[in-house]
Amino acid sequence: MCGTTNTRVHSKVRDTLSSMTESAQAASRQEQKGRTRQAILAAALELAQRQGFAQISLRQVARHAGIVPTAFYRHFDSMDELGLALVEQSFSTLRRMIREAQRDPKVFDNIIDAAADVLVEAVKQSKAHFAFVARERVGGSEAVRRAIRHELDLFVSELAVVLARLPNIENWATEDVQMVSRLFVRNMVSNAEEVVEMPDGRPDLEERIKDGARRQMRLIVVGFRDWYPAEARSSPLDPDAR
Amino acid sequence: MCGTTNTRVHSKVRDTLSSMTESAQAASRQEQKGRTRQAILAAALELAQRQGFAQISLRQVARHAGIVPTAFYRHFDSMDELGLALVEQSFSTLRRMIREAQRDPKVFDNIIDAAADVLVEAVKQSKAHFAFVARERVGGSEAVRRAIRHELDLFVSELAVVLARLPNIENWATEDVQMVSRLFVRNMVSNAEEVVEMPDGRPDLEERIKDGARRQMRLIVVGFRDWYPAEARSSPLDPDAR
DNA sequence: AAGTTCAGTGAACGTGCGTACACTCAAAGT
DNA sequence: ACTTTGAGTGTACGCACGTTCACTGAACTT
Repeated sequence: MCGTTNTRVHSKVRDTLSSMTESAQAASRQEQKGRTRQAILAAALELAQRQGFAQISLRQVARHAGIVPTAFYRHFDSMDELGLALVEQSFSTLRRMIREAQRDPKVFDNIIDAAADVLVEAVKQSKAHFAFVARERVGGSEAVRRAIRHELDLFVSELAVVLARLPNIENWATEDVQMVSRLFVRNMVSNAEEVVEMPDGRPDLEERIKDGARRQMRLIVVGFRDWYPAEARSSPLDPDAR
Repeated sequence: MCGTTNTRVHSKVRDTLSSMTESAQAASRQEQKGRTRQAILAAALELAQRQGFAQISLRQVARHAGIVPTAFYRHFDSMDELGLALVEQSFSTLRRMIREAQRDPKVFDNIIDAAADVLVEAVKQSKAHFAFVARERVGGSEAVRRAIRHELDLFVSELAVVLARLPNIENWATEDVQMVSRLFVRNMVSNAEEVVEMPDGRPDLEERIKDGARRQMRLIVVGFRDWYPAEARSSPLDPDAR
């Protein structure tokens, strides 16, 4: 009665992903499993963008990923676990970008513009992940919220280390560096929110947001410079603060 | 078969609210209706604090308000309308507080500390409303999100008017005042988020947050002062900036 | 005193949900 | 060649949901 041909029926995300790997057909078991897992993650991410992760259902995700609801459990124990996986994925993307940017010598010349560039570029490239983090940071389930908060705290500390290495900052009090870092990250989150909420076909606004982010970072830095009035005049932090 | 004694059965919020008005029993029809409406709003607000407004159901709200699901429709056409009513309520509270604070002569001496005081006091007094706004600003339904965004924009403009009247700011460019105002409001939202996410029995953290808010506002102001370097030295904005 | 209004009731409906269960059938292991 | 494994299937369940409908009875209007 049942017993359909199984593998590769109607599917949205899964087919797309499969066709991306040109030499596709050699589907070793775990490769295929990984692919379906990615399909689930992608489906959840896309659906979450419209309605928020907390209000999408397991069945919706499964439908969008091209699998039957019960198959979901082969990959995640619950929607909460899916959410945590998405948090992890989002931050690993973000961290990779920061690490790459760190190699760029431009950072030493002009942190602010570099940071603004990285921010806008990163958000543009993986908008969905940023949207996810921005939204679920306050709107998600307890577990997801906690995970994001933790990751953001880690990120603040990492950025503080980077900042502390810059000339003219190395003699700041650690807690002040930490505070600047926290403000930068907060600023990043705010601007990510703005990009996310941005009407779809208006890339002109992007430049405005980027400019705003730059000005705000400069503001933070100028404010802080006043706390270290003596030597911090020609810091790389504000090469041309108007 | 049915025909129970109606009015005043088991109820959570409704009984509480009723007993608040000492001379209660004279329940004129519209008074009673208003009371139930408030009960619904209060129930929704409380439930939204735990799980987020978007994931609570009409039936949950009705249950918590002590009415039957269908009675809900006597007051709101849908959950979305309830959400909009909550937005309105939240901002009217906020606006009242700002208006009161504006009469306080302290504002002229020291805006920053005054603002920090108002912020913390306001958040403490109506935590639930702030929590609602902070959460639903990004996590809510399309309609609710838009409404909050609009109210916040209005609020930024209002605050800008207040700021523009202060000595030494009156000659700033309007758009700069607007930007300071926007940063202040953004700061307010961020701190509200923090208070909201604060573990319940830790009022000691409150003071830390308040202090952080103060420092951040000072930062904004000090940064801006550098853009108007000539005369703005002893502005009320930063009477004692360390 | 008789009639109208309407906030709140309770039963009933269709729908989508999470999850349990027994299943298939190709890849992986022997 | 054979078993074993396990990703994906299809059915079936109980439950909470939003919404409909005809209703009751106290507060009001006349």
